Amino acid sequence: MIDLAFVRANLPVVEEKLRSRGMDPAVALGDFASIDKERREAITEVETLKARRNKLTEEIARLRKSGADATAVTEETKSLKSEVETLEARATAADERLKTILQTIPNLPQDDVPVGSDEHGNIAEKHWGAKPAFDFTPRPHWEIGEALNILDFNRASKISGSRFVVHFGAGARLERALANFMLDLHTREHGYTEVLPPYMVNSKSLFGTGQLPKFAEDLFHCDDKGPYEPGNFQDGDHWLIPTAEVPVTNLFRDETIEESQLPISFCAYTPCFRSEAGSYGKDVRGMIRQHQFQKVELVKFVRPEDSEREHEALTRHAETILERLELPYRRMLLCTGDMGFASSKTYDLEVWLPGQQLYREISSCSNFESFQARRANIRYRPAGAKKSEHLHTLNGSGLAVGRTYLAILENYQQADGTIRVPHALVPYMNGDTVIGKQQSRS
RNA sequence: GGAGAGAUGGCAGAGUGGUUGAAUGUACCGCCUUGGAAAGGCGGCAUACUCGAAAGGGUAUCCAGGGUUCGAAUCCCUGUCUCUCCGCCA
Repeated sequence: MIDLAFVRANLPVVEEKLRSRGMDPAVALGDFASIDKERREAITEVETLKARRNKLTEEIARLRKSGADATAVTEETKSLKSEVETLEARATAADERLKTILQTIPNLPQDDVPVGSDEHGNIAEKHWGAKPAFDFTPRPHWEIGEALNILDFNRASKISGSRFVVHFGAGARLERALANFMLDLHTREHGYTEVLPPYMVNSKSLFGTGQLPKFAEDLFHCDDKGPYEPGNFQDGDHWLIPTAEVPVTNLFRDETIEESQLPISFCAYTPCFRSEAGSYGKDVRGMIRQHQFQKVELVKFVRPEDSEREHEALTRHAETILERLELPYRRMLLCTGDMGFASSKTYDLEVWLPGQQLYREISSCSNFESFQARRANIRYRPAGAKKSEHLHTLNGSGLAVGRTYLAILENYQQADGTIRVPHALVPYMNGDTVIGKQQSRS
């Protein structure tokens, strides 16, 4: 959520930033200025009336205590009641309207984010690694995986439906090896603390990180308590997490952290569940787009003045995984039109997939500045300061394990159909250097 | 799933309808005292919104949401969470 006071004081800037995101400020902001004014006027009126009421009730208490008759004052207070209720309803309505506007406005892009309408406006900031050369035609991962009997899409769809996969044998171990490798690297060399959070969260958490109320249709909701109503935080509801960002960022919801504790760096390996509503017919083959995939997520809580530097560092931590695995990639600076709702600046890391002859996103590293901290009410107290402030949150995939898996299949495939194990992964594969054909299941 | 108890400021813990935003203790900050410290003494110490140039007001907040009442931390209803016991269970 962006800051109400900031919008009020910088309306032209906000409009310009929204326009750069491809939004119509008139639609997004509505009649912000007049609603804001109306809200404040209504609040002033209600509070004046309430102040009067409070004075009268005090008067009643005094009169009663001294044994005097308080009937007249009691009657006046009674008559105030409906007036207060009417005005209060107006103030609440205006407040709700303003809240709705603020909650549905995306974060404002940083000044160095390129303006663009879609992914074509993204800028490749760097390329790393040489694309592997093959003396045969490299195949896509689904063909490789099925031929080796390590991936089974048909049985997955039988037991669960479309967009699922089953791993077998050395293939299942490869997934586990990747997760362990990533967690070890981030905890031992990059200073992250490993977290194992719940895989289900409540609505408040999803509001905190920005998935709700706007993106409910992308999530799996587990409770049969009727449809989700924006603004209605049903207590006790459960949603499957779409990313570990949600539980981990919300660890500090409604908390104030001492400045000396910052920065706080967490990494978490979790499954991620996404409904993929609206992506029918897209990436239907292979394990690019699944309802469930595993991911190692990096999350940081930092001082505002450190967030840009920390964003670069976090992105480097994700890149390091790709480099240790010797997977060619490029870093994309996302343009205004391609950034996520809560982000002020995002780098996507895209890995080269020779089987498909294209780059695919394998990590997304974002600086949310105070956007999530404001929604989730996460604060820190600057040393010596009286008032606490919202801190900055960041996160990035480090990496999406499923996509790393398929990148290895495609980049490390050999003419005989087997997979060479990247050097960094050999210790995590019981010393095996090759993944060969597994026992047939059919 | 059944039965019961509870949720108050950083922490502990009073408060069962009326100057209670909330006693008291403790922690924390400042000052006094000291060669320095401890102990002791004095003072300060929630958040959000809103009015105001500021000083300083006002409103709301005692888990959350409703209700009763002139007035609710206190009474009633619903929900959430925590604890105890029983059942079930990895």
